[in-house]
Amino acid sequence: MNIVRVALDLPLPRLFDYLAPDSAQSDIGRRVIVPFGKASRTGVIIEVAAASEHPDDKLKAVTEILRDMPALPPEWLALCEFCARYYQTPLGEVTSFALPPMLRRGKLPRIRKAAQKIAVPPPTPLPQLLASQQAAVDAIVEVAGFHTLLLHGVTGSGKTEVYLRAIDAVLARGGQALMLVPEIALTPQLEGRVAARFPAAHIVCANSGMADAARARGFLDALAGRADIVLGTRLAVFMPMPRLQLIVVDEEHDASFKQQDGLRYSARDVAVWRAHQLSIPIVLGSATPSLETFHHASTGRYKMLELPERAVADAMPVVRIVDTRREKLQEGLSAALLAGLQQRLERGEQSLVFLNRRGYAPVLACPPCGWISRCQRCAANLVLHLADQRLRCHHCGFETRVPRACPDCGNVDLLPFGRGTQRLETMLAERFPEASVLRIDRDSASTPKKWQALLATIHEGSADILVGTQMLAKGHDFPLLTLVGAVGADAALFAADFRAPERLFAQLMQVGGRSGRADLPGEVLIQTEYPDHPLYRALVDHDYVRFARSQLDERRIAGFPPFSFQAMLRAEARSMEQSLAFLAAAREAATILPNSLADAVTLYDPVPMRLQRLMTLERGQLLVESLSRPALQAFLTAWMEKLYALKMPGGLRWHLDVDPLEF
DNA sequence: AGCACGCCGACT
DNA sequence: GTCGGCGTGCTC
Repeated sequence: MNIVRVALDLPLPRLFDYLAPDSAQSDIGRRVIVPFGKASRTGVIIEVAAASEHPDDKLKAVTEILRDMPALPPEWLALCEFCARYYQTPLGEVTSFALPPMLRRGKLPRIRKAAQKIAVPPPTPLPQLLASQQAAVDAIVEVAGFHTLLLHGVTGSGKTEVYLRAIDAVLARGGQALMLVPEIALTPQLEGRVAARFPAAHIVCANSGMADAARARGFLDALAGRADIVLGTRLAVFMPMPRLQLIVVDEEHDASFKQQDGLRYSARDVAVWRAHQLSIPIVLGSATPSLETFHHASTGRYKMLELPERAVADAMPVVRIVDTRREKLQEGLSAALLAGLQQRLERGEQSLVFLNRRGYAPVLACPPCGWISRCQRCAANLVLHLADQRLRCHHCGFETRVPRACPDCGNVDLLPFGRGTQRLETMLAERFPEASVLRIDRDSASTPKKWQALLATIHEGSADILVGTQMLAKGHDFPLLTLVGAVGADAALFAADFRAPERLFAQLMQVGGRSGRADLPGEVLIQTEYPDHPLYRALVDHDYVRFARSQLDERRIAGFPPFSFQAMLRAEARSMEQSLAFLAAAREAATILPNSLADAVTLYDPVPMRLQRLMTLERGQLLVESLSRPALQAFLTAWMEKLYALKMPGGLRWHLDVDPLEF
């Protein structure tokens, strides 16, 4: 009696057995349609067995085994099984997530018309490599088997050229290469460059912005081995690639490699596991590696490859600290920064003022009575957007018109407090009436089309002063930009999140690296009330390593990652009491586990999350920590079983986040 | 997650 | 006397 064991997209940590008389071992990895309850579902066959542990009379027969595409290979299933285990997620949810939506639903894309042969352009001469680049390429190419290499190179040091040479070597050997980048916005740009470099190669993109059919076709091309190079965002780490020989993770420190909902995986970490599974090299590239990665490189577990100098500009930008303690600022800008802007204006060069806060002001207030603009659904302030006269919650999207008068006392003199990009834009436009001021944030670049238009404006040089958020920090070259001013950075210095300094350093390094990439020298001005802070001093010296070491020392003393391993249990419910009560019960449930499991972990007290209420739900969290990753894993596996069995009040939802980034 | 069953309150 | 609230339990 043939039985197939099927992974279904359900929040249940087990497989479901079905009768399948015509099944064979070769059906492992095939999609299958099965009756489930009174509905029909599509799943993936994980095992084919002779018998089931489930009572035979309760078994239903499969509706259909889909044999219209190649079965998903064992390595792909093993990758999903690893994610299911490591992130404590049911296997069916993982396989479902890892498949493109169309294939997940049991459908196939229409056959594409034969790809028209593009005339191969004459090869352009390759750029001359710096010695450090050549050394990095050699080191990657000569790796046999699994090895993680950290390519540490400042902005403009030519990391991409190193990736391309390494990929070239892989293609020459008949292998496939996988390259992950943080953001969708960066893939078209990169695709152009890769396509120009490898005109004969079949390149496939994978990101969540693609049309269903295109994404499914790309998946099938990769699975069949037709694709030579796969480029994509974090979800591309799940692309099946039978001849995969190299993985590249660009900007590996970027937080967007960690998914923040559903399957909370880190594409970078999964990629490292995958490279290990396949015994192939993986390159992690960054100017500011995550401290986890840097730590591994320092201990010799990863191989460090350094690109110390810029390949495309003569010198690094000069970074200067502007001490604002003694100065009366004009709308938040120092005399030094204003003078710098004036000077660039006179020279016909571009400037950028970086402020990582959009809107006009973070809050609107009524000083006489104490009213402030608060979101009804979240524990957060409504941000004033003067441009369209709205108050907006940046967490849940709630918005209203700006009130004419205070809703509590009727006072008409409401005051904006604090500063956002809109306010800076307004101020700069008044202060430099002859200049063209351009604001770039999620409000002004809300669609890809608008974003492209803004980029075009910047490139043709008709914008003099850019005001923008972190959107500007990533990936784009601005040839005319010679001055970057960072405003309001101090807020991140003393944030409660222990990763805040790491993020701030990376962000300032990245945004500073936008300046002076052509033959014009760049300058970075950082306004701060803490001019002697080691983070800023390290930026002045362009000394990532010193910063990273000091941060690692602090983490070691505090027992934070990478010196410990964490998981976060989060709960949300109508009331905070319910959320915390669930977490307390979860903590209690851990005490009935064997001491061998529980002794190796620390469970902290349940506490409200920092953004306590979101969309009217009250949220709490419980941190679990261990000095050993295997011990944490073993504990979580046993604990999750208890958690599934806990009784929950209606409306309560919970999830576990392994290796959480946000606190 | 869905979807059933099931036992208590306010409506035609 | 029924409609429907969501607590509990099950899905191969």
